[in-house]
Amino acid sequence: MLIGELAERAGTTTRALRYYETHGLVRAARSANGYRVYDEAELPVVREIRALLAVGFGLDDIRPFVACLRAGNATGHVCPDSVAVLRRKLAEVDAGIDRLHEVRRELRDQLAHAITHREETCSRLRRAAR
Amino acid sequence: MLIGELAERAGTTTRALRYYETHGLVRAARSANGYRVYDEAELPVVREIRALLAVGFGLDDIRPFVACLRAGNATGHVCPDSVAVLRRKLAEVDAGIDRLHEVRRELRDQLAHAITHREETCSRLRRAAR
DNA sequence: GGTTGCCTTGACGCCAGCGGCAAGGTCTAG
DNA sequence: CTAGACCTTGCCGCTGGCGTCAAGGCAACC
Repeated sequence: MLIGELAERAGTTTRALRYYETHGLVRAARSANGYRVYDEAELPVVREIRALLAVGFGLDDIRPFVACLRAGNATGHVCPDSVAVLRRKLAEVDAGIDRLHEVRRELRDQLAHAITHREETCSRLRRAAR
Repeated sequence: MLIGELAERAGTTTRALRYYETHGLVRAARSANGYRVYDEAELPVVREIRALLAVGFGLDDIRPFVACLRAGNATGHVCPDSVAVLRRKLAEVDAGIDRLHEVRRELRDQLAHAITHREETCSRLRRAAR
């Protein structure tokens, strides 16, 4: 399988595949003319990468998942290293949710204050109009 | 007031102040020797910028707040443009929270699956040990 | 006059995951 | 023979809010 086919089947681009390779996530043999030749087993690897990226993982976080897949597991998240990353990410997501809730409270307060202020201004204007 | 003093009083750096100026957020007169000279009124402006940046606003979003302050308001969030930005940001934050909750569910599912798988593996190992 | 400490502009670096372009080699069909 | 559809490496661009020099001018004090 050449790079274009793999890209299409995995729903990504040749550029991204080469990028993953330079970062040690995807492997390719080379044919006589220098073209990258991919094993069928790289397809699930690339799909795993894409899925984790979509969830918000960085390439470094994804590495253990790829290793887990290559070790013969049906999914990449059953190995200890992957589980450790999952736990860490879960904590990060929880922290992010908390932070966003704080920001949300802040925004609501400012909005409420702005509206109150506007009503005061309006009532002042109404009083002035009489 | 020179740039170093403003930076210190506003809790930021001279680099940041010059950056805000190039992006039209902070104003400075120039003394004879070319030094930036800041009016006292720039201090609350810079503090507003810093506060909004900390909440996650971009400089473009902050511009209406600065304009609101310059228009003589005690706070930057009482003007219509600011309120519009606040509403938009609130919606963005809500969307972000929803997204993080989805990601969180995904992560919990994968973790649960990983642990289930490990227990199965362990029981297989125990059976094999007998 | 030398040192210290402020100020100036300009320009590159950073993080991350690629997109896009250049300049070229390869393979296949007509 | 040629067109077009693949492939290769390499390098710059992008987003944002600055940090970090570099190279120099100005002010004040000893």
